[in-house]
Amino acid sequence: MDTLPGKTVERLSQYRRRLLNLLDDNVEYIFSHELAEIIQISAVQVRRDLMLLGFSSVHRKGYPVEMLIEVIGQRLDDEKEQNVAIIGMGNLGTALASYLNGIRPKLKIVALFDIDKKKEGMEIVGVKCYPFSELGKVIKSKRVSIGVITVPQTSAKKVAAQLVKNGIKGILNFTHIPLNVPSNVSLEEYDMITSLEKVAYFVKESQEK
Amino acid sequence: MDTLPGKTVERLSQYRRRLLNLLDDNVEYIFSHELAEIIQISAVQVRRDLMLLGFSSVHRKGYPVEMLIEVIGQRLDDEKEQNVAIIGMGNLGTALASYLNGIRPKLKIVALFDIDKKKEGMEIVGVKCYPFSELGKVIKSKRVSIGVITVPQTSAKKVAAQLVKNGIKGILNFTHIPLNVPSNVSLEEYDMITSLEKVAYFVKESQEK
DNA sequence: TAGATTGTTAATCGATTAACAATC
DNA sequence: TAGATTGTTAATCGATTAACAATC
Repeated sequence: MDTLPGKTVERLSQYRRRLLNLLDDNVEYIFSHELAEIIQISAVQVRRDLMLLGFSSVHRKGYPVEMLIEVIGQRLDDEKEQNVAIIGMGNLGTALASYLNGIRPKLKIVALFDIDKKKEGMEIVGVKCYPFSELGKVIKSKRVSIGVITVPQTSAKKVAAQLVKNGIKGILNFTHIPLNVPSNVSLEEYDMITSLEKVAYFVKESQEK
Repeated sequence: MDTLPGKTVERLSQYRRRLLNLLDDNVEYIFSHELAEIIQISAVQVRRDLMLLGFSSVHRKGYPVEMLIEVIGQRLDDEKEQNVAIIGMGNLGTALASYLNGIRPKLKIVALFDIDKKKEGMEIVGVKCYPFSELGKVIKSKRVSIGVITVPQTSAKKVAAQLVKNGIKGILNFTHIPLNVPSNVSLEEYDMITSLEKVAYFVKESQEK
C-alpha cells in the first residue's frame, strides 16, 4: 500500500474530525461537495483524496459517514497504539497535554517531562510528569515513539538530540529552532512566529491594493 | 511589486530569524549554501527566494547579513506597525502572548481578551487583558488588524465572526475548527492535532518498511 | 428517464531543482 | 588565473483542478 502524500494525510485527518462531529449529529451519508464545504476546499479534492483510499460512495446517497471514518482510521492509524511524550511543561506544553490527550484513541500521551524538579510526579490530565534525567528510561519503558518539543528555544537542540539518541521515531517541534535529525526520524515543524508573520504580510499586501 | 508566494514568505521569515542570530555573533556575510544548511533546505531555494527580493550578493563574499535583514524587512513588514490581539487567555493564549511579544518590532501585541471576568485588567508580559464584551471597542481604539484565536473550540466560530464584524484584516486560528471568513480577510490555520496525526502516520509508514 | 453525483484521466498550476553561463 | 559562488532559465516534480464518461 503506497504512502500517501503529506497534504492528503493532513486532509484525511481533518475529514475524520469533521465526520466524527457529523456522526454525533446522526448524519449517515455525506456528499463530496458537502464535506468540501465544511473544510473549505473543492469537492474534487475530497473525491481524489478518497479515491486514494480506494473508498467508494453509495450511488447518489454519498459517502457513508461511519464507514468512511473507519477506512480513514485503517489508513492513518497504527494497529497498535502509538505513545507520545511532551517535553517542556510550560504554558505551551500544558496546553498541548490537555488539548491532545484523548483526542485520538490510538495516540496516547503517556509521559510529560520538565526540568523543574517541583513538577516531578505532578499529573496533568492524568499523565505523570518526569524529570529530564529520566527521559531515556521512561521513553524505553513506556515505548514512546513520538516526542513533542515545547521547551524554551535554547534547549530545543539538546532535547531533540536526546530523543533521537533514545530511539524516538517522530518529533513534533514547537520551538522555532530548526532541528537536524536523521532521515529515519519523521519531523514536523510548527513555527508560530512564521505563521504570524505570514498573516501579517498578506494583511499588508491586501491593504496596498 | 508582486506579492510573494506564501512558501517564500515563510522562508523569508525564517531566514530573517536566523540572520538576526548570526548578526548577534558578528557574522557579516553568509553564502547561500550556509544559510541553506541552517534551515535545512537547498542552496538554490535560498538563492531563488533572494532573487525574488531582487537582492544580490557581494561576489565571492556572500550576502551581507545586516543588509539582507533590512531588505527582508522592507518586503515583509508594513511601514507602520501592525497591531495584534490574542483572544482566549488559557494556557495556549498565555504561551503565545509571551512567545510572540516583542519578537518583531513591527508586530505589536496590544490587547488580550478572555471571557473570565477575573482576568480583566490583568497584565501578561505587559499587555492588558480585556473582557470579551469590549472586543469591538478595543479593536477600534487600538487599531488592531490581526486577531489570534486561542479560545476553546466551541467559541471559535463566534469569535471569528465578531472579529470580522469589527473589521479585522487577518486571523491566525489555533483551534481545529475550520473558519469561514470573507476573502478580504487573510486566514492562517494552525491545527496541532493534524500535525500530530501526520507525524504519527509517517512514523507508522517508516516502520512498515 | 433526467439529472445529480461520482471516479478518474488529462491539463494546469505552482513550487522545487538541475543546469549552466557569468562573475571576479 | 582557476575555481567557488552566483543569478536565472529551463526541466522536473508534485499537487490541484477541469473535464467528462459512467452510474443508477
